Amino acid sequence: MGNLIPDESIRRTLLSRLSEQVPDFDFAAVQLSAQLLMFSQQTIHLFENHFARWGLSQGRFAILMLLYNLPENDWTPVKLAESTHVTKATVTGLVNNLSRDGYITRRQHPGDGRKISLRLSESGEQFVQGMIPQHFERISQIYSNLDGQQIKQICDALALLQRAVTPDVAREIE
Amino acid sequence: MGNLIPDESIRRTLLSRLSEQVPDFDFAAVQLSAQLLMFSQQTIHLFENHFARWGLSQGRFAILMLLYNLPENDWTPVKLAESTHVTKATVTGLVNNLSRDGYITRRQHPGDGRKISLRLSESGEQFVQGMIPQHFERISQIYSNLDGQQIKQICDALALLQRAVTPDVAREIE
DNA sequence: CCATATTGGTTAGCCGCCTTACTATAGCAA
DNA sequence: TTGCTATAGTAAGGCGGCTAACCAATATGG
Repeated sequence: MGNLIPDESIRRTLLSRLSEQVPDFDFAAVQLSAQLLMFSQQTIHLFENHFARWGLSQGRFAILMLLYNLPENDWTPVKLAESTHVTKATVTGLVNNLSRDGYITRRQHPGDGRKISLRLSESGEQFVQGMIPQHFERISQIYSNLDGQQIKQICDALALLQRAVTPDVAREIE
Repeated sequence: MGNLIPDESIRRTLLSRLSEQVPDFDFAAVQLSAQLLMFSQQTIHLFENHFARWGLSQGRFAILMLLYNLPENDWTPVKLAESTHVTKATVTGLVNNLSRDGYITRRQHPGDGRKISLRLSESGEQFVQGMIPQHFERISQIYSNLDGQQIKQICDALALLQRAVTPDVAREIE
């Protein structure tokens, strides 16, 4: 629910005060950034709420999906961390909770004593099998009001933004 | 850095496996949702990195801005929570850290023993004063590659999305 | 063959978000 | 006035991110 960005009215007052202090204040850019932040938070919340239906988070879901759909990959914590772009410490935490909940199991990796082999348990498999159709149905529903042309329009806008911002992101992260 | 969404190649394999299992799998919608999630996370990371320059988070920044620019508001934790759309417990945490860092002070509210009056300290004021111009300059810079027409295009796309999704969001949160 | 470096995984601890439960003060109504 | 209710704030504890530090096991190279 929380997005940390004040409402329109406060925001307007804030911006007008700020524009007095900052000489070359770029209204359009600042407005845009607030829009984007709010939108992004909204999107993430949407998915969080969506996943909460099944007691999942994005991270839990990602791991379950990988284990379920690509079981031939012989998943280890490090592989999961690379595939999901989080640190291995974070994976440890997610795996702890998922195994506490009985969805996955840790086994010694045959052949490399350092590695841990992760697999879905019986109940984990059933759980994923049960949720997948609902999950994708709901996802489709969320965007079902958009036709192909509109989706293209949105993708174009995202691409435009990404192109425009990317160099700065790179500089930012440096 | 982490976004929890696997790379293109894994994602493609995943989606093709899934489309076999889910009868009426809506590729476009699922692709769009992944795009949106990634984009949103990227945006939020961009701002997190931006704020990290000054040891700030979105929440810390929001509170400092409100205290600095609207001091006449006689801020209390509850007011801040309402204005920033987070819980009052979260505000307690942020305020704890901000006051530990010497940026803000808590005082008893004269006239209502339940309330706490929050103000910027001397050093907090100086700090904000120093960062504001840099902050807005950088924000402007990030989006400086976009012209007015492009910004409009993006805003239109966001609005389109918001209109399309809103009813579902409402249903989702219910 | 052994010493060193690299890799895999966990732990500990911080942050910011949440919910739930609690205390203290204020307000209101009988 | 007294006693219930509503409001303000904090505390405790969970989650999922992170970094830094650590141990164990493997790889490597002299």
